[in-house]
Amino acid sequence: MSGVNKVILLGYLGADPEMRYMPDGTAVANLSIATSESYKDKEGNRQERTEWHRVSLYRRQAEVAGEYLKKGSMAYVEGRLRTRKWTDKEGQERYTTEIVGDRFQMVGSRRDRDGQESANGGSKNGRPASKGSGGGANMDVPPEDFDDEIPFAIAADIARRGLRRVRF
Amino acid sequence: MSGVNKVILLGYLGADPEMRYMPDGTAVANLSIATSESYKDKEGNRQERTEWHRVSLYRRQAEVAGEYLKKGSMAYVEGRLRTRKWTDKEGQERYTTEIVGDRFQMVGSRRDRDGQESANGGSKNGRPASKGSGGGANMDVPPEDFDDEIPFAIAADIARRGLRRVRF
Amino acid sequence: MSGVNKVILLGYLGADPEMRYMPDGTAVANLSIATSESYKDKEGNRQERTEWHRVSLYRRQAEVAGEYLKKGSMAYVEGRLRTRKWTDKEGQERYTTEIVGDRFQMVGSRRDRDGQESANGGSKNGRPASKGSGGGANMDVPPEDFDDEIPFAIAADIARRGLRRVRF
Amino acid sequence: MSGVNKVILLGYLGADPEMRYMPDGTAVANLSIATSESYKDKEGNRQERTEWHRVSLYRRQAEVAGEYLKKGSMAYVEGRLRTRKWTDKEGQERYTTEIVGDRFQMVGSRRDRDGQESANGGSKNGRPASKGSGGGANMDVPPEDFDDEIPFAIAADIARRGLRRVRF
DNA sequence: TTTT
DNA sequence: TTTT
Repeated sequence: MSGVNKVILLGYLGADPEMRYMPDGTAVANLSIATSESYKDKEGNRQERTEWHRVSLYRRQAEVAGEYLKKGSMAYVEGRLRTRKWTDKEGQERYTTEIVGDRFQMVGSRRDRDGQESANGGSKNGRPASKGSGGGANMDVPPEDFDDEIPFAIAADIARRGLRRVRF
Repeated sequence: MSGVNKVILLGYLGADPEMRYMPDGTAVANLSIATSESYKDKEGNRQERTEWHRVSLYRRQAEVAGEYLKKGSMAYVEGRLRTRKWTDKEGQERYTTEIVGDRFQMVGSRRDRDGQESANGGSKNGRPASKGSGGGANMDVPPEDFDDEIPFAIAADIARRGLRRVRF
Repeated sequence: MSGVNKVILLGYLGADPEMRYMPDGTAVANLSIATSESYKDKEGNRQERTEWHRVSLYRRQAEVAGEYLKKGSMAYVEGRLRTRKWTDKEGQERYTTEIVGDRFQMVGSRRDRDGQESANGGSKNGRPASKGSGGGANMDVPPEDFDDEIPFAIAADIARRGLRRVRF
Repeated sequence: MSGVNKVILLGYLGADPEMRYMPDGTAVANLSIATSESYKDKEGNRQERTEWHRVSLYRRQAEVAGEYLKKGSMAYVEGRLRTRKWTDKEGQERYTTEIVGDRFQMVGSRRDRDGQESANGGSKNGRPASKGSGGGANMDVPPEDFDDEIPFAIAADIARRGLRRVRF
C-alpha cells in the first residue's frame, strides 16, 4: 500500500438506496448523497452549490444501508475514490468517479412523508426499495445516462463480473 | 453550508504541476496524484491498483505548488469533490470529477534526476514548468482527451470564466 | 505550518454546551461529545467502549453551538488536537488534551424530553444554558473533577487570558 | 458502533519509536509526533506552536514502525482518540489522551545523521532502538514526566494487562 | 504519469 | 434527487 485516498461525506440521500446483488449473493448498495456549500458570488450574493456523490457500499454495509436508509436520510460515509473507465454506446471511452464506501453511519432522524421516524429512529425500512432510475435530470444531477448506459457505477461490472440487476 | 465533502490524499505526482492563470492573475495549479492500494485477487495473489486523482489548487496554494512540487514529489492534499458538467466535441454531456484542494502540504523529499534534494529539501524548483500534456495513455491514466477536449478539469471554465492558458 | 493535525468527530453531546465569554466578548463553547465503539473481549462477548471528547468552539461557531445544540444533540466536529499544560492545586504539572473545533455541524434531529424537535428541527434553544458541572459521574462520563480543578479545558486560561465565567 | 472518532496526523517523530511487547508477544510501538501550526499573535508577529501527539501502534503496524521509523522520520497516522484514566504516585486520578493508530504510513525520506537515506529510502533501520525517555525537556517536547510517572501512555496497562517493558 |  |  502506498498513499492515502480517503473521502468523508456527510449529507442527504437524494433517493432510496439502489440495491443489487452479485451472482454470489454479495449485496451492493448505491447511494446518491448530496452535500452543499454556500459561497458569495462576485456580486456578494450568497449562493449555494450542491454536489452529488455516487457511493457504493458492499456486503454487510450494503445490506444495512438498504434496510435503514432511504430518500432524505442523512448519512456519514467514509471511503475512497475510484474512477472507472467504460465505453459508452458511441464507443467512446469515458470515466466515472465514485466513492467506494468502507464505512457508513446513519445519522439523525427525519420525519418521513407519513410522519413516522426513520433511520436512527429505529423502525426498519419496510418500503418497497428503489423502484426507478434514482438519477435526475436537472443541473445538479449526476449524468442522467448513468442508469441507462452504465447502470450506475457498477454497470461496467455486469459483463465483467456478472452482476445481475435486481428489480423489486 | 450543509454537509461535509472532504477528501484527503497522500500520494505522488505523476507529472509536474500544470500552471495556468486566470485573467485577473489568479494562479491555478493542476496536479495529477497517484495513490495505490494493494489487495488479494480471487487466486490469492497480491495485486496493486493505482488510482489517479485530479487536483486543482488556487491562488497562493497554487503558486507554492508550482514552485516546489514536481513529478515524483509526494504531497498531502485536503480538499473537496467537485463534479463538472461539460459538453464534448460530439455534443454529448459529460461529467468530470476533480478534487478542489483547500490545503496542500509537501511531504518528504525526493532526489530528483540531477541528484539534488527537492521539495522540503528547500531548494526552489527552477525547472521549466510542465510543458506537455501531463496526461498519459495507459490503463491507469485519467481520460487522455482531458487535455484536448477540456484542458484538464478547468477547461469548461475557459469560455465561461475567461481563463487563459499559459505556455512556458 | 508544517504537518497535519486533524480530528473528526461525530457523536452525541453528553450535556448542554457550556458557554463562556472572553473579556473582549468572544464566545467560547465547550462541548462534551461521546463516541462509542464496540469490540469483542477475549471471551468473545461484545463490549462497548464510550469515549468522551472535550471540544472547544470559538466565536461564531460557539454562538451557533450554544443556540442550537443541547444534551443529546448529535454533532459533527472537525478540529485539531491541543494539549494544555497546567498546574493543579497540589502544584503538580498536568496535561489536558482537547479538540479545538474549526468547524461543526449539527446533524439529524432528536426528540427532546418534551417531545419537541430540537437541533436541525429548527426551533432555537431557549433553555437556560448549562448550569452545572457539565460532566456526569458514572464510568462513561467525562472526569467529574474537570470542572473543579480545571474548569473544563480552558480553565487555565482564566488567569492567563482573563476569561470570565458566565452564569445564566 | 456509534459515532466517528478519527484522528489524522502528519508530522515528524521527536524520538525513535519506543517498542514494547505484551506477554503474548504483541508488539506495541509508541510514537511521539510533532505537528506545528503558525499563527499571528496580537502584535501581528508570526508565531509557531508545536503540538506533540502520543501515538500507539499495535501488532504488525508496530513492528513495521519499529523497523522503519526513527527520530526525524515523517509519518502519516490515522487513528482514534483514547483517554485513559490512571492514578499517579500521589494517588490522584489523572487522564492521558493518546491516539490509537489504526494505520500509519511512512512518508518522504530524510537524510539521517549519517547521511544515509532512511524511511522510504528503503534501507531498514538497524539501529539499537529507543534507549531512553523518548521525551525531551524544552518547551516543545512531550512532557518529560510522561516516561517517569506513567511510562508513556500504556503504563496503566502494565499492572492491568501485564505489559512488560523492553530494554534494548 | 508516481511510488514502494 | 436531498437538506437547511
